[in-house]
Amino acid sequence: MKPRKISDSAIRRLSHYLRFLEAFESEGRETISSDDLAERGGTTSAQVRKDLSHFGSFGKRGLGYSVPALRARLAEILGVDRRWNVALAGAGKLAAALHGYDAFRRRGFDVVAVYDNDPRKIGRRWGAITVEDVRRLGKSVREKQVEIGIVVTPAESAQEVAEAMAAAGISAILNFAPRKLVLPAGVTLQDVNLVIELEALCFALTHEGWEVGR
Amino acid sequence: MKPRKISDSAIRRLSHYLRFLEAFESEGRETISSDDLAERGGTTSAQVRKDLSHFGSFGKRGLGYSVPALRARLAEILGVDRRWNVALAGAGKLAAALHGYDAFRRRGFDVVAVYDNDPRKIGRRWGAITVEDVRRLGKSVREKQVEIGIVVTPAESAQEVAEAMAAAGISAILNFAPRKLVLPAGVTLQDVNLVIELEALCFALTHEGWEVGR
DNA sequence: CCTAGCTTGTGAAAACAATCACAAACTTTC
DNA sequence: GAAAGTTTGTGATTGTTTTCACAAGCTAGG
Repeated sequence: MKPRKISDSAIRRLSHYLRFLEAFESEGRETISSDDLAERGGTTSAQVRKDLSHFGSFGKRGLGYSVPALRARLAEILGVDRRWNVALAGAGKLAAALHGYDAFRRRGFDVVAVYDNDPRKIGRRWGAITVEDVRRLGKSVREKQVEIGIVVTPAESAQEVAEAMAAAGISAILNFAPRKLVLPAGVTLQDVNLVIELEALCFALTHEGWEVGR
Repeated sequence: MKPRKISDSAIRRLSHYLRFLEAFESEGRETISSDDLAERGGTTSAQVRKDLSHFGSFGKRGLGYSVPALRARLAEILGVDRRWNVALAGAGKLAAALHGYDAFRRRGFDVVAVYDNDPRKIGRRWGAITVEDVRRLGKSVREKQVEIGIVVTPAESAQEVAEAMAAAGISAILNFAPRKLVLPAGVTLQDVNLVIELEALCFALTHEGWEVGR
């Protein structure tokens, strides 16, 4: 459990493993080998074992891993053995989709606030929450103890609103706006750029002969 | 222009460069150095030049790159110098958000069809298009010459609907369902898993001491 | 036309990530 | 309880991506 370093892709694989383990657990399976886990996730057993070895040894040689134990440990490692308060900045269609996205709630992510700058949207009820004026963001984030921010504003407002989030003490931001955000060190940023995803597909369509690595 | 191989991350960087170049072009800038491009994109100038070198040499030593020429060439390389027909499988909130997502249209992606299996949704108008029965997918895809499919169904239906898309001749699929899709060789798949994005953020929040590599 | 100043394109080196391969440790079978 | 069969955990190896560093090529200014 020594190295304090891990690749982004390894973390994403852990996330996958957790999902598979939950499925196996609900099927009542007791143990699982790295091989089985790998097959489900499209990797190799060595990869699975390397990924897990970053955090300790959880398996039994000759037997494999205890499904419930590894599931619990992985949830703990990923930090999803608790619930998280999430705020959406931007009350557009994408925000509405994320607000209603059941997979978030099931995984422990509760949308507790939505902000916008459009007077026609402010005050609207979204289920149990009310769309708030983005100028109240700082105060509201502190009141509601928001820990994760999701930026779903147009590109123009993204930087400003992300800064407000960071200033309010949010240190993890998921950004859907197609813009490079510059944030203070200590704030973790993940970008989801849907246009880039489509363009990567186009590249593959356009360059049939090319091999696109990993 | 020899090597027929490129990494996924390089393609994504090209996509970024294209966005920056468009911004620079609309500012009326004539030329740009790899250094300036890199700064905007958070990489290094060497990386920019390596990425571009996969496809030829477009710069002038001592001067840099012509902004309009490189923009045009990059659009061509990525395959976005034309428009693409896109279909959505699943008529939920996420689909609605993507259907209304202006950045797609601006970048040349036209949503020309939406499919669902819910009789209450089938027949509804979504702007200029009508939600169709997913059983008509094969026929409709061919009629409308759909080239890219986006899967926004619940996890249970994702595999089935993706197979139908592949069978109808679609060879590029963007999958939002949290499920590993198995598709025939020749079909390019990109996954967007929003839960994994949030979990990666949680990991960072939970493991402050850890360095998460790239 | 020559020199000074940039900036590209690219081999070579370094860093990083995935895979291999095998000893060690456990289970099962007889 | 010994032998055969599994499966882990990990050092060593291989492969890939990023960074370095510099010659070559261009511009500009006298």
